[in-house]
Amino acid sequence: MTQPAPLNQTFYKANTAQVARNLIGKTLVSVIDRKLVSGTIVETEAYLPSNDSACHASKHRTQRTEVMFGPAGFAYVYPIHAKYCFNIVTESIEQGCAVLIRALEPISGRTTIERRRGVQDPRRLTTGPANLCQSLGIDRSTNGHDLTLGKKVWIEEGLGLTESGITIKTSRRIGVTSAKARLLRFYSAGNPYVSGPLSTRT
DNA sequence: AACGGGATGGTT
DNA sequence: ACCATCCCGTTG
Repeated sequence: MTQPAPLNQTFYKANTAQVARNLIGKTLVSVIDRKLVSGTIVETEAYLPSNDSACHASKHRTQRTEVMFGPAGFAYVYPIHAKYCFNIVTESIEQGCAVLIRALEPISGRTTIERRRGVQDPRRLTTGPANLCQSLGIDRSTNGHDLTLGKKVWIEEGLGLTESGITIKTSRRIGVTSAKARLLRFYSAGNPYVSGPLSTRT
């Protein structure tokens, strides 16, 4: 049994849609405020470096999107509607693209998760990009964090055999209306922790 | 300084 | 379908 190691920069420095697909089944881990919380990634979305009007970096390079133009493997955390969303920068430097993590299946830290969220309903714990950020203790202070270090927040290989039977499906991205409809959302079909209407989870 | 719109999420 | 909430980018 080898020790789980954080995914390295090579993993992230690749085609964004491919990275988004490859992240399904991996384990997202946070150690914040002395509490370890982890979960299996079951839903992601790709935001591409070009021809993607829904990508925050598509228009201009602004203060908010600064880290998106940095190297792959760094966290891009942005605020929205008084909440936060967690992304990982992908591809080469200066490209301006990332993968959004939209849902987790909890592994460790259930007590911490329930306390941070203030609810117990399993579907409200780590389902949805802002909910999972709150569960993991991720806020704007995580923006720009190097995920390859294995400190505070990182991603490692998944549970192996447990995940070997999953089917990955695609759909339009949730909440994206401006951009042309494209299949840039990836999810583990039928997993109860995937967000969205039932028709977009099966 | 003012304004409008979100990669949200929970309620009606 | 509605809206609470607030940050950010744009405009004046």
